[in-house]
Amino acid sequence: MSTVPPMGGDLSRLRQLNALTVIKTLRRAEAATLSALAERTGLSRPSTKEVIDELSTMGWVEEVPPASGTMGRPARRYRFRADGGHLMGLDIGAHNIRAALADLDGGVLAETRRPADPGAPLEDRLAAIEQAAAACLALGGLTTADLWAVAAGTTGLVGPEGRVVMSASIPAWRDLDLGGLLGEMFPCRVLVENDSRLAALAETRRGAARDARDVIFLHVGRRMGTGLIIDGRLHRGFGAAAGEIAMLPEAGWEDGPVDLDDAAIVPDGLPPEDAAGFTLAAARDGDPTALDAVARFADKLAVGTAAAVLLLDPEIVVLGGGFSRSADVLLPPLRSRLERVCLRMPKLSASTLGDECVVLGAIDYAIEHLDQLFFAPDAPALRPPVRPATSPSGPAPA
Amino acid sequence: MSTVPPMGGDLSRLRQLNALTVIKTLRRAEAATLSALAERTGLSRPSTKEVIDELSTMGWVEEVPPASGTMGRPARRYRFRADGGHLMGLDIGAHNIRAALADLDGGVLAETRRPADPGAPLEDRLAAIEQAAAACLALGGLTTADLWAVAAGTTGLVGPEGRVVMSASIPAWRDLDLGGLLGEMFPCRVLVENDSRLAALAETRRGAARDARDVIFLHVGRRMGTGLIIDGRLHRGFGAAAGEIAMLPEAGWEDGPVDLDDAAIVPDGLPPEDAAGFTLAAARDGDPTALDAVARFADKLAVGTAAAVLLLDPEIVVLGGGFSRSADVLLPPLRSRLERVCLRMPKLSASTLGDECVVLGAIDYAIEHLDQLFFAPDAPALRPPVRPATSPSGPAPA
DNA sequence: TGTACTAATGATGGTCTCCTTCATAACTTC
DNA sequence: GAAGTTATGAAGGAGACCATCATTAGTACA
Repeated sequence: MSTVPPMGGDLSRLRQLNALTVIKTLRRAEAATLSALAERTGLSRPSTKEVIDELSTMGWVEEVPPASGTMGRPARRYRFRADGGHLMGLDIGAHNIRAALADLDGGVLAETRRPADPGAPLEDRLAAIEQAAAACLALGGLTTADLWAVAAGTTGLVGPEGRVVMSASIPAWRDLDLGGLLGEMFPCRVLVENDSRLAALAETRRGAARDARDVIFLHVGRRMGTGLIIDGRLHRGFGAAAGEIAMLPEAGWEDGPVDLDDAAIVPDGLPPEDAAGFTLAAARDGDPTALDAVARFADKLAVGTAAAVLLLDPEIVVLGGGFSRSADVLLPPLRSRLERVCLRMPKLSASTLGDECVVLGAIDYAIEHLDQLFFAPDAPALRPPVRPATSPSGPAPA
Repeated sequence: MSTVPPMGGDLSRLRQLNALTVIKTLRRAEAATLSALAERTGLSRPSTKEVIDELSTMGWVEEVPPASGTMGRPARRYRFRADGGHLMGLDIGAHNIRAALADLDGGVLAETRRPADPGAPLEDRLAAIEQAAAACLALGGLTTADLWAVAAGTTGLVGPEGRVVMSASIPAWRDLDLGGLLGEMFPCRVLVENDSRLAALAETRRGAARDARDVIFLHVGRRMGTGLIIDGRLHRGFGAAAGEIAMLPEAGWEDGPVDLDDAAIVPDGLPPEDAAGFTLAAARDGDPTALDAVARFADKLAVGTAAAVLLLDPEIVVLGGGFSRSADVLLPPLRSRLERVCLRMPKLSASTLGDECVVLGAIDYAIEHLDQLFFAPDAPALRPPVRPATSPSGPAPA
């Protein structure tokens, strides 16, 4: 029947595995000498040298000038060529569209932003996306042909095939083949994911939850959602519908922050999207009415969060989203409520990436996809760095 | 700093990987010929032969008589020696203690049961465990010295180190070093886990959820709990407290099946532990009062289940535990309630392993531990089948 | 009974990759 | 400028894989 996952193989397979080990080691170091690499990979010096030579001629690795001031003969130093390829992250929010250009290490080279109108027709939104991306590419001096992958995060339920099933905050985003539309815009692999999930990924890779294996990310803002990292990997679920605890009636997340919006102290003329922020600011200043509204909001927030924490027992819960600016106001009441219910209280912190969460998560997601494509043990073979073909298959396995 | 996970290595490493591939392939087949193995592993015939010879002299593999009636020269056939080692699974419940003896394939060789009194002192319970285990070993003609690993499932919260933090249904089970106590009983590796989690594992490996990667197991009975399989692996959580959704006040699981216990039709003299069963049976016969009680119970059951389903989006939800006998009564109302709330309705089925769930899960858990020890790519080296040393470290990484 | 066919076995030679060892090279220190 | 230190490069050897082919042990059929 099915074949066993390829572990061993012939001699060339061994070489491939060793090359992957060297690359993985090299990617975590700024620049490394042969001796250091040999020690860290467990290979002998001559073998390491041969692998490095092979990777250099392929173009994955380049030599950098030796470090001076050291004893003995200076060692040649090598580093991973992160500029061998480029990728783009997109954050397609209801009111804002962000694009960021990055290299293969996830370093951001350029970033742009375009406002968007939630109610605007589909064409306008797509045009804004294209503008943001084009401007970003221009800043980096690149074109779409240089992109190896594009990952987009957006609100709403994103199906396994990059199809937006529904989105409460963007009317035009409904049963839409966003992956297909972006695929026409970019001649490379396009990945589409829910924005909360990407934010969770970013916080785990480079934010408040760095190095944690089990993370719950709370997307708290005008819309609520969660993203789950389980055992170090983004959890999508069987039908890519994981993290939708907001739909649970008992949690009362569906109406969003009505408690904050409708607080008595909110001035009449204030635009509805600013109401919650006003209440949170007032609560920070100690206004009793505002504090009362925040308490009610925290009650609801705690129900869904407690459900997630009790179920998953994460190492850390990260509060992100628009309201994470007011984490100082929100976290204390949330913490005290969780402590009452949780068997083991996880760490609880505010997002450290703020508004950048989703674009950065998109970048990290694209990198994981490319890593899978090039550097996974079950990847076909190590080939020189050229843009991968746009495969007709579905999105990357998470 | 930290070294990269060992993928490649030298020539002997390649041999090791190939040997592991052969073993993995062999374990899934009853008996296989060299040609079949070579094809399935991707190795050449001569190499496969050499690996098989090595494994045979080690004792992991043995030859079986060739199949007759086939064209051409009969091929030698080989199989994994599942009887090379033995292990034991224990189910330490409030009222019952089960022990099962199994081989390395998880095949049950013998099984025993002892009644237990929830309120009895610790010594009595430990004695019952020892009796059950001894009887089971006697049935199989073995002694504790033949055991390679013992895994125990028990009610209550089991800490990362095999310590029972608390158990509502067994008063003596409180802040107890169960792992240590069992370690004195058995001169081998002892693993302790929560029973709901082990049941979830069994249903995923050999029960209703076979081959599913994301599974929620509902332990429904006089006590409620859940076990989660995420991405094919048992999810324990950072502090080994995952799956405790029963603690969520909004779900109302803490009181257990009060709706069923207190139904008006339950006769006065009935022992409390039989009340729920009586109500469920009456509901099956169409009694309106009973049906009403079941509906209320299903309401509560649905809240916690919906939270778990919305959060994880599993492929399947398995209803297990004592009440799974009445799955025909419980599943329909649960299904209709879930369908109202869930974004994507998972499959929903009753446990197929019934009372055996936990012992079988314990066996599967022990097997995973041993597989990790012997056959994982990062295991030290392939050695002949001898009982592994009792390591002083904590329980197996799940 | 004997010949044709089929499929597995066992042995040989070749290739590849890794390792160890040692002479050589380049740079710092005194 | 000599001594000390560290990296480089080349040579030789061992282990593991593969492809190939003659041989062997059965079945099928006249």
